[in-house]
Amino acid sequence: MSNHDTYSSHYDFKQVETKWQQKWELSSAYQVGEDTDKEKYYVLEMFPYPSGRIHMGHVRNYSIGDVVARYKRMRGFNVLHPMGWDAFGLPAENAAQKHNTHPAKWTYENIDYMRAQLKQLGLSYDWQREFATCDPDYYRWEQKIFIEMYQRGLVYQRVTTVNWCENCQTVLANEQVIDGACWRCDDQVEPRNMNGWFFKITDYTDELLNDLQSLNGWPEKVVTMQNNWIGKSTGLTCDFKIDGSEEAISIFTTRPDTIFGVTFMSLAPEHPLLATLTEGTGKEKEVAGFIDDILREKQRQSVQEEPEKRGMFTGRYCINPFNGDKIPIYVANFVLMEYGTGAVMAVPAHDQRDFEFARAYDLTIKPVVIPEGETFDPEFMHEASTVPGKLIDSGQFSELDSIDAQGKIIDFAREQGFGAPLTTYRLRDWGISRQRYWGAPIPMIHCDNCGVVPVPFEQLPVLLPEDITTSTDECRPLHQRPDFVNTICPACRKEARRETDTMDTFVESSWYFARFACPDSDETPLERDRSDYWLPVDQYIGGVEHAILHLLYSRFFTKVLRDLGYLSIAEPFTNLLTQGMVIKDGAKMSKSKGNVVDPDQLISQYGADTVRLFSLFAAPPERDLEWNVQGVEGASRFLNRVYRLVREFYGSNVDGTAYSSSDDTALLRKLHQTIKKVTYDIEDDFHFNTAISAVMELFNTMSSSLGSAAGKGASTETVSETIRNLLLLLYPMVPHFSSELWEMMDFPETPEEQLWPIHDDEKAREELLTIVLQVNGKVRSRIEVSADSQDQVLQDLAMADEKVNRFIEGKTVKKVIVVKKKLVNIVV
RNA sequence: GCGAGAGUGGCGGAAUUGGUAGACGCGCUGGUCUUAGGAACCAGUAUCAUCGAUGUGUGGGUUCGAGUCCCUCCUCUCGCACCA
Repeated sequence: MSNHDTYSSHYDFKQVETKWQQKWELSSAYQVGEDTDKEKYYVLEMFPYPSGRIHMGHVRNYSIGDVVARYKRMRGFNVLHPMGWDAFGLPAENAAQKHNTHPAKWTYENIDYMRAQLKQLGLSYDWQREFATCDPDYYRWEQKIFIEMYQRGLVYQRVTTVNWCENCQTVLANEQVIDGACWRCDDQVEPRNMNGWFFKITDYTDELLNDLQSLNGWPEKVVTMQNNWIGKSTGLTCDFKIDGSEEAISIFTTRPDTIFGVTFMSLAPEHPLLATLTEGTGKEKEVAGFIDDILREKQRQSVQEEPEKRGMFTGRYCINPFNGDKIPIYVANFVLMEYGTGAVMAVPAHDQRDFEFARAYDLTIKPVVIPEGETFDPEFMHEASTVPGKLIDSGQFSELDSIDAQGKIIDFAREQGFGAPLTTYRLRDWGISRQRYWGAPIPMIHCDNCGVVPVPFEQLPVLLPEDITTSTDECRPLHQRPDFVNTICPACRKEARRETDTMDTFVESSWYFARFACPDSDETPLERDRSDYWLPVDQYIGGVEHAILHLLYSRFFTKVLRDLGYLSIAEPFTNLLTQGMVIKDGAKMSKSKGNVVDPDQLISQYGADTVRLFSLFAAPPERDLEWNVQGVEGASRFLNRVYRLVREFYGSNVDGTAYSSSDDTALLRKLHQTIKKVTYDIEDDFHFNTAISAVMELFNTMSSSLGSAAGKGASTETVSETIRNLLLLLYPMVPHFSSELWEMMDFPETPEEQLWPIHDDEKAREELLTIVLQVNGKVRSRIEVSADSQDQVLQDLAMADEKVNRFIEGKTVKKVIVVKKKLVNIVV
C-alpha cells in the first residue's frame, strides 16, 4: 500500500489540524531561549482581556501575528512570539456578581477556554511564557515597580476633581473618558472630588513628545494622535494687575503679538480669584449665582454640543501691563480651568471665541494685526482675523511683522518682570486609583504617625483577599475588609491601615511586553540581560483603538523602567501595525446588531486554516475587513483544489512522460515571479491579500500545465518543485495544511524547518513581452516581442501594425514615444 | 470648526516609479459530469453599441499618456474639539 492511499480523497481538516497541533504541542515547537548566534525577532499581538471567548477581531489580529512569526522563523530569526492575558478588570467583578462566583474563578476559567481556542487556530506561541496579569507572580513585580516609582518621586497622592463613573463605581483617567462618557460602559461621567494616586507622566512629557519622531515604523496617524494628545503649545504667561488690589491675574497666550488688542479679561467659572474679586462690588450674589448656573449647565450637557457663549461682568477691572489699558474682568462659560491658567486675555479682533463674546456683550473690538493689503473696521468685521500681518496701535512694537513681534514682546515682558515664556501641555498626570476589588492592590500603608509608608519589598505581594463576596451595590470592596485593611506600620510598628485602592488595569498592560522576556524570573521584575536580548518588540500588532491609552502608557513605562535600571531601551515598539476592524454587513460586529460571527463555529465548519486564509485574503491588514461567508467558502475551495491536485499528482507517477520544454520554463518562470512577489508583499507592508492572490495565480498556472496531454505541460520535476515552493509560500498562513501536504509529498522534514525560498531573477525573467501600441495615448493594438528588443525595432513593428495603421492613415506622425518593455505611443 | 485618510465592476479588493484599469477571490451566466447538486470541472463576466465609443466621486489643469501629479467642489470614515 502506497503512502498515497492513506490520504483521503478530500481534505480532512479536522484530522489534519488536530494531528499537527498535537505534534507542535508535544515538541514544544515554538519555545525559544536567548541565542546569540541568531538575530532575534520579537513579534507581539496585543494580549486579550479574558472575556469568555475570542471574537473575530482576535482571530484576525492573531492570524496576522502568526504569519509574521512563522515567516520570520523561516528567514532564520530567533523568534519570540508570546501570549498572555490582560486579566484584571471590572467585567470579572460584574460577571462574578451575576453568576454568583468569584472574579478569579471566572477569569481563570475564561482563560482556559480561550487558550484552547487559540490553540485550535494553530498559533505558534511559546506557551511556556504565558501568564495572566492577575497572577500574584505578575502583580507582585508591578507593586515593586510602583514602590520604586514612588521612591523616585514619580507617584503621588492628591485630592482632585476626578471623572467618576457611577455605573462602574470607579474613577477614570482623562484618557478613559470619551466624549464625556466612560470608555467602557458609555455612561455619562460626573465630576467628584476624591483622593487618589497619580503617576507623574508629565515628568516625561518632552521625551514622550520628542521620541515620537523616532517612531518611523508607526502609522503616521497614531503618531499624530499622540502628538495632539500631549498638546504642546508655547507662548507667554503674563500678569494683569487687578485695579485697586495688589493681586494679579496670570494669563497664558500663544499670541503675544495681539496683546495690545486686549479689550477684556475672561476667567473660568472655577477660577480661585473670583470669590475675592467680587467682594465689595455689590455683585457678589449675582456673580456667584451665575457661576453656579454655568457649572451646573456644564455638568448636564454632553460634550458634543458647544453652548452659546455666556458671561458676566465681575464689577472689577485689571490693567494691561503693556499699555496701561484698564479692561473689564468677566466670568465666561467657555474658559477652561484645566488649561493654561484658567484666565484668558480676550482679543476679539483676532480670536473667534473672544469675537463672539464681544459681539454678544457689546465689548470693544480693537484690531492690532493687519494683513498686507487689508483694513479692518471693527464695526463691520463679521469674524476674527487670525492670519499674520503688520502690528498697529502696539506701542514700540507697531510696524513690526506679527510673527517677529512675538519673541520681542515675550522678551520685553521678561525684562519688565511681568511676564515670561511658557510652554503648556494638554497631557495630565495619570490617575491610577480605582475603587474596585479585581485589580492589583496599591502597596501602600497609611500610618497616623509616619504618614504614607510603602510596603517593604519582602512583604510583597500585597495579595487580594481570596474569600471575597462581591454584592451588587458594594463600593470599595477592599475598604470593608478589616483583615485586609488593618496592618502594622513597617516603620513604627504601630497599627496602621492599608491602601484599599487598586491600580488601573492599564498599568498591567504597560509593561507585560517586557515581562515576556523573563516571565519565570522570581528575583526581579525584569532581568536585564534577557530583556536586553529580546527588547524592543520588533513588530507590535493590534487595534487602533489603543492608539493613545495603552500605547502612550507603555511608552511612559518603558522610559521609567529604563530610568529604574531595568531596561536599556527608550521606546518599546519599533514597528506598529494597527489592524482594521472586522465588520459584517457594513457594521462593527455586535450583539445588538445580531451580526456576530462565532469563531468556534467557523473553525469546526471550515477549519482553522480556511478561517486564517480568508481573514488574511479579504483585505490588507490595516483596513477594515468585511466578513463574508461566501468568501470563506472560496478560501476553503482553494485549499481543497490544492489538496486534490497535489494528491493526484503524487499518485499519478508520471515520471518519464514527455513534456513541453517551453511549458516547463513558463511554469518555472511563474514560480520564481511568485516567490519574488510574495516575499515583497510580506516584507514591504504585510500585504498578505496580494501575496495570497499571487499564490493562487501560481496554482492556476500549475494546474493548467498539469492537465495537458502527453507532450505538453511541464515536467514532473518542475511540478514537484513548484508544489514544494508553493507549500513553503503558503506555510505561514496555513501551517497545518502545508505541513500535511509536505508530508504527503515525501519532502524531507517539515516546511517550518526549511528556509524561505529565494527567487532567481534569471528564471523569473520574461522572454516575450506584450507591448502596447497606442495612437494618441489610446490603446490600439498589442504585439508580442522578445524581451531584449531595441527601441527602433519596437517603433518599426508599431508603424507596421495593421490596426495602428488604420488610425494613422493620412495623418502626419508628429512624435513617437517608446517606453522600454511597456509601450509605443504614436502621436499624430 | 481643525487635522488625517479614503472614494475604482453587482461585492471584497488589485494596479512598486505617471505607461495594458479591474489582478485574485466572491457573485452571476452558460456548459460538462450526474438520479440530483448548494460538489467538482470547463467557458464567459466594466458599461453601451455594428466598426467603435465610454469608463477609477464632481469639474477643470499639467502631460505624448493620469486611478496615480496640481487646483475646485461633493461624499464618507477616523481622530481632536471652546486648548487661549
